[in-house]
Amino acid sequence: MHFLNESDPIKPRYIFFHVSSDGCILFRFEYKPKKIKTENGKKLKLVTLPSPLWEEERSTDGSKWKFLEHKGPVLAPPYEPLPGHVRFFYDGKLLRLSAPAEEVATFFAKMLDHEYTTKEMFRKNFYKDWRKEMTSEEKSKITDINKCNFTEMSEYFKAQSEARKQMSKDEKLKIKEENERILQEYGFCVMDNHKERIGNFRIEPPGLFRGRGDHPKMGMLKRRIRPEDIIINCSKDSKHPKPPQGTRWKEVRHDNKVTWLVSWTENIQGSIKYIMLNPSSRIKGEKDWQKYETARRLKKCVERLRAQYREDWKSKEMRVRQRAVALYFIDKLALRAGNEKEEGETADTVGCCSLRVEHIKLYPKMDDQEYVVEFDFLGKDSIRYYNKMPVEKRVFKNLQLFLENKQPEDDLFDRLNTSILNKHLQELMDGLTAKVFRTYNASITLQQQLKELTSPDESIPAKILSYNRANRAVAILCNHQRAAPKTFEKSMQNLQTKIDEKQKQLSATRKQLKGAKTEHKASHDDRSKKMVEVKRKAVQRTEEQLMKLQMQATDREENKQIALGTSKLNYLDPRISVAWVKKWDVPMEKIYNKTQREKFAWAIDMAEEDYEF
DNA sequence: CATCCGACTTGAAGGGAAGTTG
DNA sequence: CAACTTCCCTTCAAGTCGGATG
Repeated sequence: MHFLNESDPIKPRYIFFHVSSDGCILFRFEYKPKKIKTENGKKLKLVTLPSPLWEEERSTDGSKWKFLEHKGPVLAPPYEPLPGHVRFFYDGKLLRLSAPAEEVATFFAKMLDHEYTTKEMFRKNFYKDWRKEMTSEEKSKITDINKCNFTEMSEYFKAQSEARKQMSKDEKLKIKEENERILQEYGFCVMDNHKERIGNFRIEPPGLFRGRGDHPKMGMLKRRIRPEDIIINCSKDSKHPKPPQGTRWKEVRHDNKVTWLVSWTENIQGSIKYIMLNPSSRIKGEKDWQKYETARRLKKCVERLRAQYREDWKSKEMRVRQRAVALYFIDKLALRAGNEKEEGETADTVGCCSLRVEHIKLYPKMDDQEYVVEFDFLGKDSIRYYNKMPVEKRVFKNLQLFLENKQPEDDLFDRLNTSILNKHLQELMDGLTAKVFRTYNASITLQQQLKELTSPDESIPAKILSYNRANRAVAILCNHQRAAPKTFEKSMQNLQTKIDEKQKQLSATRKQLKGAKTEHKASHDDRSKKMVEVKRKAVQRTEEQLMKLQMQATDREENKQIALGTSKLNYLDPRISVAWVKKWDVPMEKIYNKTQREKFAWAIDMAEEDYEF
């Protein structure tokens, strides 16, 4: 969706208008071409100007919008008491629960099949919060969670979900239509001159908190959010959303320095939750673009910074050495910054600055390598990071120094935290923080890998495999793991069966081709000649199908425990992919699905096949 | 400074819609 | 067309980072 204008015949400038889904021009990019595409198809060389010009003016005072109107959040549906025939037993005896106690009990019952409910911590936290909802009578009767029998409730919910699956087409359609209606009513807002999709317009329903990993608060009751808990943010001159009959919002404010529409404070960690816009919105897209521009600026000076931190390994000051080694890890291994966390409030996970002595092991010699560092720790979401890396002697010696006289639970970088590190980075480059390295290294790796892996004459499926492999290299760098799908082995087997069948089919078709050729040699008539052609085509088609299947199998096998989504969505400059797709005539839908195309609309508009990150 | 808080990005998982197959 | 598989989207937890506070 862009127009190409030649505004000045002598010094041409190419102007791209990005048009939003509601038909408005959102912003404008200007390109100053170095080389112009010639008649014989020579490449058009374009260079982006340092700062793109926005069609709509952006203020400099930090305000994010001028006008904001929305319908407010969709609240969680009220609790519906269980039908009378669904019973709860305590110590083998029937016990009728009060509605509040029953509601919390159903949260537990719904999770009965999940491993969570067997964990001591989960049960303990749940039980403690559940008691708070009980009447005094219930409290005196129910004294041991192990004597509670939730099975009838659990069975009831399973039956309910089964019934939902068995619904008729009509009923399903009705629900779909109702959801669509709610989406149309609450799922959009007007920000400045645009109708924008809202990301999450539903308030999180009450339930039991499920932390990741070994979370000290797992099982606690996440309470129901009432209108009185909710802060609305919109512009003064907009139609304010109405709270439900007989209720009121906690507050209606008009703060255009922030992008959120609705917020409330959650009761588990006391943190604030927000309703914000969808990634396809102008405000998110602009920010995303900015992020990649910062990473590209890092590209220009990264060698300088690397030389700098290598120099700092020799510093007289301990804090400088620690900072330099940490930065080396962040750069080389794409580690996260690693903020401090409040002990006992969350799972025990670390990032670079919060690494502890117990998380690394030093091996002066390992197999045929020298100075090997072994990392083993739980990172974000309690995902294990395990890696062995040979480092330079100087880094190794520094690490030995940092470890001196320390206990396993002591900080590796005791003179460093993310605030110090980021302040230092800010001085080295405007806008530079630890996470920019992750973005930069991810994107540059994709670009390099695509260059390396794509061969010009391979088929489209082979190109897609190459793309996924490049993507995979990034996911591995960023340690984006997933649990192998439960049905992995089976689905692999199924695919193998298909391949075997295709193989058989191929040899059969080849035999037929041979037969047709023989026949043609004997008869030399048109009919048999045609037959040879038909069979030849059939062989070719089958070969292609077989190859496609084999590519799929390889891709799936290599992807068993790797998650590509996160890097694709958050770390890879989409313009690299767009350029690649355009260069090799790969259909965009093979790389980006609908949602992704919406999110990256700006990049699809902007990037040509020679885009360089 | 250290700590807390607020805003925003990044993350894996679950569930359901859509596509495929027997 | 039911059953199964795949893929997408939503959900909500868990990070990062900057600024206020004392």
